Amino acid sequence: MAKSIKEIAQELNVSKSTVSLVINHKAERARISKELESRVLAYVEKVGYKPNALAKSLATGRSNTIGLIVENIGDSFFGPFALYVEELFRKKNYHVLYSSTLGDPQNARDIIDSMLEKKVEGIILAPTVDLEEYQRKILEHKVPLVVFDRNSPTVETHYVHIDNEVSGKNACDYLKSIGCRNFGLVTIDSDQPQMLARKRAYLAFCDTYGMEPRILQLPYQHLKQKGSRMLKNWAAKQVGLDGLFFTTNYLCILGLKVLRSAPENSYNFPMFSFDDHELFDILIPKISCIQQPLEPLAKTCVKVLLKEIDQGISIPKEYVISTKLIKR
Amino acid sequence: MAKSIKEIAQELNVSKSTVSLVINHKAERARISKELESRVLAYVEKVGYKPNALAKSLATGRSNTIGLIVENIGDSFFGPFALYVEELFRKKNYHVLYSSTLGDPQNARDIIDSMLEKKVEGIILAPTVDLEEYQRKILEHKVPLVVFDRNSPTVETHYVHIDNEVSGKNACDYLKSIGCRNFGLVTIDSDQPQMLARKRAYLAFCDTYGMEPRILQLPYQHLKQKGSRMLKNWAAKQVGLDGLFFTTNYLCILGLKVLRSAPENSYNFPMFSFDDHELFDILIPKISCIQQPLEPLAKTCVKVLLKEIDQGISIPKEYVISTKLIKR
DNA sequence: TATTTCTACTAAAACGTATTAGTAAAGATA
DNA sequence: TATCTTTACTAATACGTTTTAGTAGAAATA
Repeated sequence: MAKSIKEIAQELNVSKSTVSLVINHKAERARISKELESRVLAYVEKVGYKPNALAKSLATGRSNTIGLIVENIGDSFFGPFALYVEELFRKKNYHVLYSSTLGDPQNARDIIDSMLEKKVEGIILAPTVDLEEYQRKILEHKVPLVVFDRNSPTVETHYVHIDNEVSGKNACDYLKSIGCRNFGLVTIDSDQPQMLARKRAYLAFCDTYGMEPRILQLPYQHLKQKGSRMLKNWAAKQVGLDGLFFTTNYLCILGLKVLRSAPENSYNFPMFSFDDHELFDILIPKISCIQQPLEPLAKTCVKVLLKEIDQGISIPKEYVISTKLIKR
Repeated sequence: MAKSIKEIAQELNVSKSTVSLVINHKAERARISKELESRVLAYVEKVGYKPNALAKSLATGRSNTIGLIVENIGDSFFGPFALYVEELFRKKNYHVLYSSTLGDPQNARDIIDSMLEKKVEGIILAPTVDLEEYQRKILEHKVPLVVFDRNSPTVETHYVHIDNEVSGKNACDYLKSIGCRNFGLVTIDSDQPQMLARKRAYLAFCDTYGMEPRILQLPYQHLKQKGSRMLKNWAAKQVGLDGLFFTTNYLCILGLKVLRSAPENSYNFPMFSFDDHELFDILIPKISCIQQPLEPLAKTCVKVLLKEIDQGISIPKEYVISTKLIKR
């Protein structure tokens, strides 16, 4: 159906080389006459010829595709982040091949393998746990890599992130400032470094002010069913609890659903979220939060990756984006 | 860096063909001896050889990639939808190349062109307006196409959607049942068929019950700034307004922000959304809505597309997924 | 006029795979 | 022993591009 460069050449009675050179704006350099150049151009336009990108990539070694690996494209952090990334790359004529790991390392490994096989020119990755080996693999393949949101401390990569520890401290200080004296932490049962950092901040706060730590770790798998029950039971047992710090927005949402919609509505204390959400400012009461600025985050990832692609792989660096505490 | 089949062959002192046949499980058919087969397999495993997917696709004509074109991957309808799609295709060993049109036909056309150039094996598309020609182009290239959410009536494609007119009628009936006698419609100023159908349902309802139609159309571009102002001004002018029917969830959210957070809080009537949102059930008052079942929607799209890919392009059909009215 | 330089192209090789037709050697048949 | 089959492979071609080295003819130089 789609014509090849060979057919175009035959129909014009010229060589494939000529057509290829003209199409790629190398006519001048190759001393193709203006006359022939415009004849080729006109014909190509007329029949709507488009080169086969696979063949082109194979020949040039450039796929014009980058891989974006997130935890869950459907969630309110990674989804909008992905949109920014896509838009930024579109401007540079790159396409984005995305995939969600859902937190499963095996998914992540499969995704990475097939992205490497498809010869992506770079990868932006929010790693799962146990992914050190595969991050090294990416680097061994000389594919530029930028890691964001969380990293794996034992492998050196460019790393774009927020300062979780400082942000977590700010969150605790804020809760204290509005009167909470016995607030707990609800987090996820994984060893993702950013979650650990948020927990560390909370523990440090407890230590400083002599507050008794109350921590609940919920399972990422089947969070909705299992997590709801666990949270309900846990909360019922806490005496004197006067606030909750959730380490992600989806945990906070779960908390709101489980605790606020309880008929007695007995949990009338402040709930604070790490990560904003588009409806947090119209809930009653409104939800204060740590806001990760998505656009700067995305911009930095893209900028760093493009630089690696254009100028070759460089020594890994860290890029820290500062967060905002939104008081509501 | 990455080894090619040629190098593998040389190192094993066999031909490229042998290696290729073994790798693709055609050893038996090609009468390669068991002994040699396992020797090749072992070596391939040992050096971690992975075929170059671009070359493979070029040779076979199969890219194992499908294109997903949505309006906005960051929003709460398309994001989770995309996750389902991705998961379903992953199981069948396909990868998803996604892109957001942001409602701009020129974006959509560029995206379609480059997906065709990359030889995707099928496309799932939520079309923008003015995209008829390009949908025909996809079909002319013999690439299977499934359109969802909205379609372009003048081009025949497989079309997966909900019944917007019936759903719209149900929404109006519901508002009537809870006592609204003068509710308005807030929609978007585009000619997307699904939006028009929702509006038609509202107008028909007005006609049936002699209710005076009050319709506000907001611009998709710069919705947040412009739309907020327009909505505020419009609402202020409506006397006796006792309810609002928003034709999308992001419009409803805008409505909630603009009207509910008004200090006077003078707009204390029911607001109804077309499309659910994860926080609608913890707002006070809760938001009732028409719920589009994402998973069946995604499953149907994927199933239909896979069938087209496997069994060849067939006569276009419509697939109607029924909605649920969620009363809260 | 013999040599060099330009002009305007093209032939050929390469990218890494899949596939089909072919082939040499061994075994079976008559 | 001459022919046919079977076994176990391989050579060659194709997929659709890019790119570099090459070339024939015209123009310029000496």
